[in-house]
Amino acid sequence: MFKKETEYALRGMVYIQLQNLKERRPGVAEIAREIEAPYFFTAKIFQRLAKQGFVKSMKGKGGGFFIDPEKKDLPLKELIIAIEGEELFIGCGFGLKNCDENNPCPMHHQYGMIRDQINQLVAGETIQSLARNTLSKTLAFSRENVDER
Amino acid sequence: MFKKETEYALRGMVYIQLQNLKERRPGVAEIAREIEAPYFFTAKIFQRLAKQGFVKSMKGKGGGFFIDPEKKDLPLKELIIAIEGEELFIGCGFGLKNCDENNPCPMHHQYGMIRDQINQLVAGETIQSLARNTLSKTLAFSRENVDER
DNA sequence: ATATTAAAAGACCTTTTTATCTTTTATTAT
DNA sequence: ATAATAAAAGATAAAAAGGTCTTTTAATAT
Ligand code: FES
Ligand code: FES
Repeated sequence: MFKKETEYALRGMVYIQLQNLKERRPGVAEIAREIEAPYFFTAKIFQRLAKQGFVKSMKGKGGGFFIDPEKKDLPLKELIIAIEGEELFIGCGFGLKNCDENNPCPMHHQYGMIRDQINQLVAGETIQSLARNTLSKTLAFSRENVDER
Repeated sequence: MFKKETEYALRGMVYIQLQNLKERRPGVAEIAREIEAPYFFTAKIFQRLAKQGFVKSMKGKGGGFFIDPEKKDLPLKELIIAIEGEELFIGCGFGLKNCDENNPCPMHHQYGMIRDQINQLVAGETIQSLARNTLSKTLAFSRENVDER
């Protein structure tokens, strides 16, 4: 579905968000290790995401990546479009130059429904919501927090 | 969503099916022109599909491609898997090595629903059903949109 | 038979994606 | 200050996707 770069970015951003919640700023080495992505490729990806403002970074000792806590939740869609464009969210499944309601391809109806659902997922979910999701699952198994839910 | 090769194959197969219904056997030149795909790339793709048995061909004067009318409808899924594998139909949207119900990624639930719908589309629709679809409505086929020419 | 037609085969090329490595710059702890 | 640390920058490269071209083989019309 997504490019490798997008997958690494998604996993890495969620990992950074999770660590930030623990008052930690993971570096490239840690991120790459945890999301099981190649070190240098991960470095390059987050370098770009930093330049684009999706993540902040600090150099030097104790440095690493963090997500601006002031900023509101980041929808997956914004991140994905920045990496691989919006073709997946607007394009025709049959490969026509553009999906046109008035000139539909033979799978327009069914594919349109799938595309709508994809749009709903990436517009509705955010890096933060995925992090919270991960956290709640973890909490369900953790010994410290058996009581609530 | 799909690779270019898959898109060309889908469009080409539907075009062949449509022409076969008119008792015609289109050649590579005609197919490539009609689906607006590069000639030699189209040639290579259908050469491979012929070898794999998805389409039959005749060399020489009056030759071209045709779909065995004896064979039952060909589900898109079979064709797509032959070209680009089944990752799209079984893989994890977050990029985990495999989608595991017991070890779900943070988008497992929502992505799973999308993947299910994709599977439903490609298992339910066939080259023949898309061709019939094109015939019944006045659907777009070429990559051009009629109103913009 | 021969000329013509059209697919098969396979070598070749270009671009994009994925990945690696080295050097430079910024930050911090000491 | 200086040593240690970690990201930024940018060059390089392997692999996959996308595309092109030439030669060979098969079929048919004449
Ligand atoms: S025209 Fe193909 S999906 Fe809309
Ligand atoms: S584990 Fe990611 S989609 Fe199922």
